[in-house]
Amino acid sequence: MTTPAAPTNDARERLAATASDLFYRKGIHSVGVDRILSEAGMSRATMYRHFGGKEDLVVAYLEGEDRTIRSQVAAAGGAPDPLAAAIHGIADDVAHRHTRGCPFINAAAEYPDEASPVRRLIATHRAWFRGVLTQAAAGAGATDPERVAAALVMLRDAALVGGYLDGAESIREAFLDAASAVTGADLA
Amino acid sequence: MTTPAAPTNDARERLAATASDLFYRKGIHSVGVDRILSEAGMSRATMYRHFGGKEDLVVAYLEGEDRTIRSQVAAAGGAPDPLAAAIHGIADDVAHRHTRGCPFINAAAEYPDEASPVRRLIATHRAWFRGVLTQAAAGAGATDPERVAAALVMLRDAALVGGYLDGAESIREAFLDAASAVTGADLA
DNA sequence: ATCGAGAGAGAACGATCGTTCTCTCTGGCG
DNA sequence: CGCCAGAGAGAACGATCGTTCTCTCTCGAT
Repeated sequence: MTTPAAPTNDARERLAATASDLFYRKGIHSVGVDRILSEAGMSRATMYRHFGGKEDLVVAYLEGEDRTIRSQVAAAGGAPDPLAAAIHGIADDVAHRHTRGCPFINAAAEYPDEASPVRRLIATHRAWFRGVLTQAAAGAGATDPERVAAALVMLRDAALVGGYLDGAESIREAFLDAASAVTGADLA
Repeated sequence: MTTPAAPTNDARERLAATASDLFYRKGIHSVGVDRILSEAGMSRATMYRHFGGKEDLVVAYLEGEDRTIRSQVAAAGGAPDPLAAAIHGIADDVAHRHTRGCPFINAAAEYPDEASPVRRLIATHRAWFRGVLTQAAAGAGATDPERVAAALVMLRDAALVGGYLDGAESIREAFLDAASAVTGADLA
């Protein structure tokens, strides 16, 4: 077979990576396609060959975040105490990776229409995440797993927002404190 | 003295009210000045006579939110149990008023530069709010008021985000649960 | 060797962005 | 009465938005 004219997959991935980085760092409506293209070093037509438009780029950005988190959760699922692993994973994520807040929460702030593809994707992601935490809490022997999961979803949202607006270092302790209280576990 | 040619205060307030409503409901970068003006029923020059530009309108929007919350807090300060009053006030706010999330958190998602006037205003507001909660916790006899306040700030952020993205009714119980656990109080 | 499909570059599109300019009208004051 | 400072309306500005079009070049196939 050999690649026909050019693999293009390289261009697509580079485009998605550049767009994702800009969307997260600068916000979605704030960055124009011109900037994405110049930063990715490619031309307009190339982008419109791979994506239907800017919104598809936004969806790809959030799908990428979703994929990353799912793989992290899958990795944590193998730990001896999945719930504790998830909580420490969130704390590390806030401190090192998501220092500009939660990509989904930030995107939702810019997309008020809950019927839009972006908001649907966010809703799906959140429902999945809540489900995973419910299972983990049940596995840890919680008497009311859904209640624990609901509290942890709240605390994760708060940790990401607080880490962004108040500083990651000031939120870590409060987050781990509250998470211990909710799960009954002792989290260093 | 009597008003010179026209009070104009009416125009200014109507403009600020219209802009605030649109910014909150639709997001900031999504609404153009044309829409604000047409919805407020006035002309461009009138706006630029009262505000230096769109960003001043954004600042006025957040200042208005700040003022509203401060007066609500002042009112709650007179209650027999200020801390409990604040918590119930937050729960009601999420359920009835701020169903599109927290204006400050949403605005911060669109303003990555922490040196910008918008972000400075947000930081000031959050610092003030944290201080008020610390005082309230101390007044309620908490052994570690700052820790209680930090937890409540987190829970308020989470309640507003969760109320927006997951529905106000599904977040109320979790919020009151967690708040009781943190404060040690029994919040119906 | 010739062709055609696919990928890329860049000019150009209309629409809208935030902002400025020009003009008219009103109302208090000499 | 004449006047002018202030408020408002609306046309127009350049810049940028997201999108489409046209052209070139490179490939594999015939």
